[in-house]
Amino acid sequence: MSIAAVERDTGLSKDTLRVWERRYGFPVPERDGTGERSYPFDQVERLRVIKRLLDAGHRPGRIVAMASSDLDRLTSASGLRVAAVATPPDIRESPELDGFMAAIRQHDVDALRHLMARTLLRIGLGRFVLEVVAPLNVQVGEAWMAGRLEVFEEHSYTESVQVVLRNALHQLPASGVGRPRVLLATVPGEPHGLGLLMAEAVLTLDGCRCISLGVQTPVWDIVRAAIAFRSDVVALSYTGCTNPQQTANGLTELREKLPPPVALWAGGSAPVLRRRATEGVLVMPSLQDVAGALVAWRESVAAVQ
Amino acid sequence: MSIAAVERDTGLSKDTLRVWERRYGFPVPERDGTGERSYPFDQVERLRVIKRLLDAGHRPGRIVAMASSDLDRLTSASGLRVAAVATPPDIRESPELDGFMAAIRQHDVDALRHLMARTLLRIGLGRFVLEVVAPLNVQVGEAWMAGRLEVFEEHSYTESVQVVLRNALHQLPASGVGRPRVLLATVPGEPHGLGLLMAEAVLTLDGCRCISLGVQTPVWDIVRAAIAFRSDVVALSYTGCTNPQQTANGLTELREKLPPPVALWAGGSAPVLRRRATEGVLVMPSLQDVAGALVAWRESVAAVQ
DNA sequence: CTGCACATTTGTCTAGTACAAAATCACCCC
DNA sequence: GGGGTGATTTTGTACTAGACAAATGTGCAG
Repeated sequence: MSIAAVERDTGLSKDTLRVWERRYGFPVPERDGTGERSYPFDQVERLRVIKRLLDAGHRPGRIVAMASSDLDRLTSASGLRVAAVATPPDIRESPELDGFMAAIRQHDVDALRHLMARTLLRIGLGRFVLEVVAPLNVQVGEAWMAGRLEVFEEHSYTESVQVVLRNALHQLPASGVGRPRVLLATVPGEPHGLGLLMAEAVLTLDGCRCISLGVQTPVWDIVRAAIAFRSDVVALSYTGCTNPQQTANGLTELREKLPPPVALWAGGSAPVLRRRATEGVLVMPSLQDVAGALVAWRESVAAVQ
Repeated sequence: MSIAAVERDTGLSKDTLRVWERRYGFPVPERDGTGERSYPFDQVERLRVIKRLLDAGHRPGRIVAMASSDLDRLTSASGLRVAAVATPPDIRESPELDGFMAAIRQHDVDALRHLMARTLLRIGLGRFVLEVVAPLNVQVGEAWMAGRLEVFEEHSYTESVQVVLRNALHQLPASGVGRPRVLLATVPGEPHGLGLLMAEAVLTLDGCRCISLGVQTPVWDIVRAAIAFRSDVVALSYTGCTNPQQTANGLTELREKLPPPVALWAGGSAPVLRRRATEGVLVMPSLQDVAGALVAWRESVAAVQ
């Protein structure tokens, strides 16, 4: 695999790959006929694990040069930690989730969707998102990191969740007049739209008027959209795969350019959101916090009037 | 704007940006306190136009050093050419499309979706995809390139089309047994999923059993998915924003690794598909060709049995 | 335990060079 | 004039090696 292919697949820049080789002695790609780096499959695999651990808060100096076996130990350890933070224990152990995981593993798309649709009807959209989809995402991510799930199984799962959520959303009576008017988006560099859809579900349920721009909208265009759509709130979703520095810069820039009355909410599993706070940005570690934020927003609006 | 930000926003690699500066004298970024490149907004804007012209088949040596006014002339000229190829004239001039464009420009998401839903019901899903969505995509892309449409307006449009199409797809009776079984995906580097959804609609209408992996699935995982889902056909979608070389390499690699009985179809507006043919890959310049390909596939299967 | 100064880590930038693949051009033959 | 063939130019991406700022960690005094 060429250095460009590794960059695409792992999310580690060419510069980083070369400088790691120099500093930590890993990865050590072979060279092809023209002297260019050629990465063996297993090293790319290990790089993916390292990237994931980095996203979970580890530091390169400690883990890049580690043996694979030590990495695996770390992986299961921090996997557990992540899961514990994100999921209440009574849900994490639920046999319900095992049913979903089994359908994913058996590549039975129909069964997975039917199971989801049934669960959705039984417990309602709000609880479905918070108590099933959110913990399931964590579990799927963790299983993938531990090598117990293939990439395509994760993709297929994500697609199914999107289908189910989009369908449910479509059946909600679209009240064109709800408040606040929320603009949903992710910034360039963040390709995952599932979090956006989950947020849209929770917000719409709570009476908001949601407009989504989808993924990877440039900061400047988010600002223009917020003005054009007369949005009250701009809500952004971040997963761990984003560059922490660009995340922080993007939020600061957005806050500067956005009209002051427009609130800025940032949610998702990116660790940088929790580490660094930005003035004027409301961080929501979990979708559970959305309800509270909405109450606060509505109260503050009522107080002004 | 830093060089990294420009890379993200334009899709031109840092290496390319630096080498253009030396070779063609454009872009000419300012330098910040530490001697690092800082690109003014208008140059980034012009780079975006250049990228789009490159995707349409122009060559850097001719256009990178061009004045903005000349670029604009080229843009409208080649925009017309692209539109003419993709759309029959009787549809391109249809007043219907103007209604959609007006709704997009007025930021009236509800009106756009209602108009789409109504048109969909009137002419049916198949004609809606082929005769409305496809030419509308071209028109939106062209309007954006010519500066008549904002990025966020394009994003909002794309989101609306997805909502409408996904909803229509969901209402199709999912026949779990249709043939061929088609696996839909895009390779890493191709972030646009709309083409996939349009293909899924056309294929499902024609009795196929579709499973989508969504965007940016690594080649190796597409192969494993095709085996796991026992797919008869793998269908990939490419837009102009992909790197031509990686597109060609990816297709060759996929064809090598895929079991020979599995057909490989590639569609979309990427020019490289038309320029270079790959052995064992069926290229479909337009969604109109899908029906013919399906007939051929079914005949060949019937002949073998 | 907190706050502050200092040291280390780490990603990204810089410069200039090199080269292979692709596109284009020049040429010749039919 | 059309069409293949080899030479030439174009073009993106790879390489090395060095530098530095921001983030992070450490030690120490209060």
